[in-house]
Amino acid sequence: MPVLMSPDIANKFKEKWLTLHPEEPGTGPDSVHLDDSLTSLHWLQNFSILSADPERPSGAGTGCPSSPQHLLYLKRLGFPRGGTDSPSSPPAGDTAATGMPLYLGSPVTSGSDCTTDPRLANYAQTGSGYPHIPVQTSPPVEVDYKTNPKVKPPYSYASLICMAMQASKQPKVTLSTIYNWITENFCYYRHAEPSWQNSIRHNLSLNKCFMKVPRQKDEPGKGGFWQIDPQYADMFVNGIFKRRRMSANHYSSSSGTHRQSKLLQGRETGYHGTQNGCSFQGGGKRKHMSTKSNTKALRMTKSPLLATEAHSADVLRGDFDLASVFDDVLSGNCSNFEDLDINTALSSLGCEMEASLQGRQHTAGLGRCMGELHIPQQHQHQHHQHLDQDQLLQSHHSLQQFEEPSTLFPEQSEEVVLQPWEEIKEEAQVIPLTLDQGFGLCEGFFTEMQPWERVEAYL
DNA sequence: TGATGTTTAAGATCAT
DNA sequence: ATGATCTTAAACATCA
Repeated sequence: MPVLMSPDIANKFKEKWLTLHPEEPGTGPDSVHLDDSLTSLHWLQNFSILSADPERPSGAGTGCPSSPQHLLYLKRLGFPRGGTDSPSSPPAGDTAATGMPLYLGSPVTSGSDCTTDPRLANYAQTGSGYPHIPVQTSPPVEVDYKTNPKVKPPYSYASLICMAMQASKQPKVTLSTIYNWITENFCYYRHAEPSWQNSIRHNLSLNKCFMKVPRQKDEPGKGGFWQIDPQYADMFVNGIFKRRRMSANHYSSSSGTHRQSKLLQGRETGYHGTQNGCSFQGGGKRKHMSTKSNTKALRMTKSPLLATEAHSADVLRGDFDLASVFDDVLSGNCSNFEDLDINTALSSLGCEMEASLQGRQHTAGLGRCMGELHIPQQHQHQHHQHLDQDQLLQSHHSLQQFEEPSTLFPEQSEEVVLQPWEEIKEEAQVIPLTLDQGFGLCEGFFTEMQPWERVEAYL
């Protein structure tokens, strides 16, 4: 599934792009200007989500789209997060997580000159017309979680569970399956104290996004199965897969009526805990969801700078607010650098977008996540609500086809189809979408999917 | 007996 | 400061 997971593909992309857009300023090998960081594709080669481990097969061939070899841990200067590499401090006795440098990789930059080194151009004028958007202040660094036992993956337990569920390709998984997948794919947990397994169980029990499926009487084995609760699978879609605190506007939107009722119901019980937007529950799955405004998301839409910081921080911790991404994408409040964040976040969730070069391509990831839908723009909104299963499967198939680099540039295709980002961008221009509408657009699409597909689309 | 599952509590971090 | 979110720890129950 990953598209730009390897330097090879990135190079191919670069070559293709240079072929198709020789006039593109800043993309030429000889061009040197302050905006190099935003227009050159050098970063793309550095931005390889694929693990540097040469012994492992490529992700595209493994059939495991969420394999952590695709998972990149980005850490940038200027976006610290509490001095830790994970949302929560590691156990005191966990020596594996103490004193570990966050920059484990060798920085690879497009140039050493301060005038061309994007890391030194903190606030460059972007090529997309959004001034003073901070650009890369530190090179992205790859951390191979599969082999590196010293860095705790920045993914919440709920995310890990989802990944394991998705990777299993089964509609339901056992606890041991989750354990195994995590230990196999995250070396950290192979060496960590087994208390993390308690946390996994804790998450499964209290996070109502997860549903226990009792084992049939004739099924041998111990314990039950776990799956994503279909009721809350779409909550992974509405931008709260990993984001705290949904917007009150979101809840008040028409598309969120049903969910709002659930949330209000949960609020009555008054339990304190939620995870990833899905309420923790106790005593038969207690429910609670904050209706507090997600002012963070709002801020992100107001301030590209803040948005960048927030995106970065969330990516670092494995958090990914699809809503914010949608908002940024649709509003155009993305710098190329922010696309990097989006790329990273999407990559961690298995959604890929090709190189983000200019503003119109900000929606590429959206198109990719939405399964490469080619829907007439004037009917997109209505259409997405009537997607049948076949369409979705076809979309999913199209999504998978993007593993092949050739599909990145279907220049040999006789039918020239409008690129999805162009369609969406056009619609966004003609009919400005509010954040809620963006949610609705996405929600409508995904709620038509089978629960498992909905989750899979994000993992 | 160990794995699994539930529940409670507390600490850390972040947003408001 | 406060509340929300997330992690961690622990006690306890159930079951194969």
